[in-house]
Amino acid sequence: MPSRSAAPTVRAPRPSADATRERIVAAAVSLFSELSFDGATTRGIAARAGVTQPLLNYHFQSKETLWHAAVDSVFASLEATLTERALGLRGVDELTQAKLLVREFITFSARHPELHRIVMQESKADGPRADYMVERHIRPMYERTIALFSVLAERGVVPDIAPVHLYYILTGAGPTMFVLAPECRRLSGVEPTDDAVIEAHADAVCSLLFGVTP
Amino acid sequence: MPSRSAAPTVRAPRPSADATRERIVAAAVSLFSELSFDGATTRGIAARAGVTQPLLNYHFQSKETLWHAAVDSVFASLEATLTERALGLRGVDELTQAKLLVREFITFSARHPELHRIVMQESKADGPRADYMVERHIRPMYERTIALFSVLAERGVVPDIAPVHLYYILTGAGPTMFVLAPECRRLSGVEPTDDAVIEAHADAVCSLLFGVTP
DNA sequence: CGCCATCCTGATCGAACGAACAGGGAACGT
DNA sequence: ACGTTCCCTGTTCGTTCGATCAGGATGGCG
Repeated sequence: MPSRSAAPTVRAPRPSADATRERIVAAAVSLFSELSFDGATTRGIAARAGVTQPLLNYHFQSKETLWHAAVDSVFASLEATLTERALGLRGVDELTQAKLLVREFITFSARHPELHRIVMQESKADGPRADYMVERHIRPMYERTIALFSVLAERGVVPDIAPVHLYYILTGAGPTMFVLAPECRRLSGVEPTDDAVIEAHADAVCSLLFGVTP
Repeated sequence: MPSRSAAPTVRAPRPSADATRERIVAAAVSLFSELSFDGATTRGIAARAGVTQPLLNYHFQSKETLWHAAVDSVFASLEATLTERALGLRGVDELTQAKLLVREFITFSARHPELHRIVMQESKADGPRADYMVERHIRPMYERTIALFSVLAERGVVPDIAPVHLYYILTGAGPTMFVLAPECRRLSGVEPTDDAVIEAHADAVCSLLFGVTP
């Protein structure tokens, strides 16, 4: 029978803590995506967030835990964007749905290249971080993408290509220009953050995948 | 006036040194591509090469120099493969040339995913390593690719898409499945090193880019 | 044969890393 | 008003990194 005094009083967290937590996560997303997990240092992340380094271990158990929070953050943003778009497209035919969802995906990848930068870094080798990211975030999106492509393939509105290949063509052709934005700028002078460039790229990918520009 | 004894006698290097140098470079390619520049350690590279760690600093000035050697090695392999293929296609019409070069490029990316893994890591941020890789290796291939696409676009055999977009669609759609091979295996069960899978992917990309399977 | 450049190793350096610790100041509950 | 909890910082620990150094073994050349 526990006495009342033995139970430690749990006090509500202060709102300022959430704000700094978010600043740290944003800095972590930025640096993890640019420098990879090993290249980004906790001191560098703390500096970009404007806090001291030990604060990272106060809010997050370890560098690994902070990485999880950063990955959860960027994927939550993508999932929110896509599900919101999908909800607005209920009742529309699947081909139009697919076209607009692909455009939304490409636009998101252009505005948030950090996501695919992190995916590219971690998914090329097995490991605990790849485990977490694939099972928690990538697989659900993969399953939904495959399902949509399968429906479209049955109706013949998409070329007769196995969905796995279509998936990697889409996730390769769509974001790469923006993942490699610094290289693109230097090679071609094209600025991948320009709205016109983003739209042109979405047009290009859609015209190849679906035959015509929507 | 230098005396004869003051000039250090230069002796021919032994062939065994070249062999170990190559083993080190091969190990470096392997680890740099898997773990990125910061994630790969000189001790790890030495271990995979079967030598001791200080030997890396004997054969290469620094970790950075070893990275240059590794990058030069993988790009030399790609350039040799593509130029050999191009030489065998002299006199063939440009469309067939493009189709077969794209297939060769995809096959190479599947058999040597290390190249695009390294490119993806370094080209997402500016820096001395990105400088080196872009100016020394990527830009020449980019120029040639753009030139070929421009010719094809004039003849109307390729969709009316700005060459920059076609370039990043090709370099994204082609190699991504093999760059992310571990993820692909886990997600779909498909083995990206299978010849049949490689061929299917090349078919898919070619059919989207050129309309029909060659 | 004997010298010496070449090839390689064991030991070790300073620097930078992630993490832990002790403590201080601000804010909330009583 | 007081005490406890929360939020944050300065300092430091042990480890691991890339790089250096002294020295041993090997093999070609005079």
